[in-house]
Amino acid sequence: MQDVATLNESQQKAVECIDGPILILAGAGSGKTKTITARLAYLLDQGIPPSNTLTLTFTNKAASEMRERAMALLGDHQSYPPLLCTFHKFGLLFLKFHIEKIGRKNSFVVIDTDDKKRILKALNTSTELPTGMISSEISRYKTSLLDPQTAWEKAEQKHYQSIAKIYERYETYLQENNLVDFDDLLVLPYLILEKDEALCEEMSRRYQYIMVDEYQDTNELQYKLLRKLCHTHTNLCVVGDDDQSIYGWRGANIKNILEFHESFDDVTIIKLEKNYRSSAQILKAANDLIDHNRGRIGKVLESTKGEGKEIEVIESSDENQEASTIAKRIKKLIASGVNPKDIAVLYRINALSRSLEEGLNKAQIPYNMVGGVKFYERAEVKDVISYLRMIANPHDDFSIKRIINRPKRGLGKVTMERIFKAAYDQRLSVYEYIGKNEEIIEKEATKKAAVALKAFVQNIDRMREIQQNSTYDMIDAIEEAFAIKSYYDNQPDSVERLSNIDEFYGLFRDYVKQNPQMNVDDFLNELALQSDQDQIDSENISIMSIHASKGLEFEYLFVIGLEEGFFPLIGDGSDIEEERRLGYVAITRAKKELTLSYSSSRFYKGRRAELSKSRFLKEAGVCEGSLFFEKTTSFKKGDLVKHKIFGIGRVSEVSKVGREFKLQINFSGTKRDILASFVEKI
DNA sequence: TTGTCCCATGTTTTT
DNA sequence: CATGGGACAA
Repeated sequence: MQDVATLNESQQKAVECIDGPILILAGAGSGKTKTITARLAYLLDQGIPPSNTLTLTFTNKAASEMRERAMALLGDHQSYPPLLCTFHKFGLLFLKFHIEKIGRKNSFVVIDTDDKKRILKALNTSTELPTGMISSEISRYKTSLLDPQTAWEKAEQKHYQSIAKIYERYETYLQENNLVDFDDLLVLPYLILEKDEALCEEMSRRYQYIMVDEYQDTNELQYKLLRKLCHTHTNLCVVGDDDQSIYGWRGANIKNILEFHESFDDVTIIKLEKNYRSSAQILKAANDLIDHNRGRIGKVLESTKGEGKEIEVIESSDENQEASTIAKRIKKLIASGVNPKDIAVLYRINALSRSLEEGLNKAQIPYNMVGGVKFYERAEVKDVISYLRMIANPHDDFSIKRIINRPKRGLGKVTMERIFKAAYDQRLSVYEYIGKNEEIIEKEATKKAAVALKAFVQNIDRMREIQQNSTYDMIDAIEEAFAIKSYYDNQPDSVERLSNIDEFYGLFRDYVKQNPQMNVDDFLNELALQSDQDQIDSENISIMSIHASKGLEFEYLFVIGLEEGFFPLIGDGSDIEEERRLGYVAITRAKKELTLSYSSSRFYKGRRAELSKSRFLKEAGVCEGSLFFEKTTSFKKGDLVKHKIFGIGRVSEVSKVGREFKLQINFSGTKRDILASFVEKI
């Protein structure tokens, strides 16, 4: 516990206050992780058995970081490690032990958002409603513990009635295929605890001391689950920052943190307002910005670092200009000796990463993109995953659907439908149906297809046999038997896809080597819960969405795309206060230098949009006055450009008029003066 | 059945 | 722009 001495007064108070409910309001950069880990170490130091503690985090990455730090504090105090994981992982572990109590088998498989949408799309026969909307609506029902029947009764419009119908079919589908979605990882444990009072009591006695990180991003159901776990005590310590609640769209309920002191009796509230991360200038901008929000508990971060450098604002005429300016800056930083891993670029929406990536590539700056399309969500990787799922559970009709004709086995839409229908009518899984009805299959499919299907089923069986002896051997056998790679052989991006498949095989091999006692579905389930931050590598500069940057910090930070409409993003369901909190999160990731950037136009969804700078710049007080401004244009003499009316011409002169750039353009002999924003480079 | 072409459409954010 | 779905030919 050598670390306690380095804690400040409030941190120390937070660490040593171990009984009863505590709310730690931890501002950005206030040493939150340090405090939680110190508190965990302190608990264990007080003689509380590690197995009686439970610490819940938002990402796996945060969990492992804390685990490492807490173990380091404990030194050789090695015993059974304390349980430290995400809510969803906790739910998964719980269900592994207890899902049988609600009549389901514990060989269930966790599906991700993409799987969920596929299922919903197939189930949705009645409406034109977008799948995404149906998906989030169902999610809302589930986390509000509404069953399909009640959802239907409560529905006032027929849209919602159809959604409730789809919801019902979806739930049946999940049960029949023994699938579990992200919501189920919280809902099912709750339902089990609700039903089984004795178990609830047992769990609560086991987890005597509970800590929850990022509490501002928990939802209603997580709150209820916590109440269950606190059935026999109130040793619940929640840590969070209401100003950093950025997951409202995913059902996070900021009221959890705002009303924590009313939900429990005798709550101790501790505020951590000393910021150890950012320069005073950066902090001031963050404080000024968030001050425009109304629904907050209210706190002001106090700086402990020096003034620091002024925040820079870059203005560009378009996204390519923006990207190249940023790339130039980064190059300069690196040339001056800055470690690339201390640099990051953030954006509000993933679509902005494209132009940025191009700019970085052009400048030959290697980067590491966090998030975006996740590795295990790529089509080719999901194919392999589906094969693994089939091997783990051949009755998985959902997975077989994906791979039954991948690589091509000669089945078309019609044959597929026939087989699935026939299997359904006989109450058999597709796998069983094919296995048992070889002759019938020949009537339903072409001879070629029937042979291929038979081989497919036999190969699945063979893999299962090989797995009995050695999961490791099975990995090579899979590619040999199914030739999954062949499907992607002749495609345009085959090189990348094939290497992804190989990488996945590699990951799987490593997992099997390191966890010999685990089986295939453990591996699959762990994979589904992986989050973006889990795969950060630290050699290069990082680029990521602001959401993905939660909990991270960087010496040199760039935030791009500060334009009205993009950030704050305006659209349905968008909440200006949450946008502002997002801005606050972005700014407070910076330690030393912060550069904000906006562009007066952007190419988005196939059109070029004219944009004005974000109100957040003004609100943060960084836009007027003594600030450094750089207005640039990428147009230069000799460029070929295209105008909507005048057509193609060549730039003969570039000049500045006010804050805009004026181009003199030669359209086949006629020279015209035109503002740069009205033409496009070609 | 598979492949190709054309049209519509638009994820902000993710455990 | 870029991806996915539908229509249609081989």
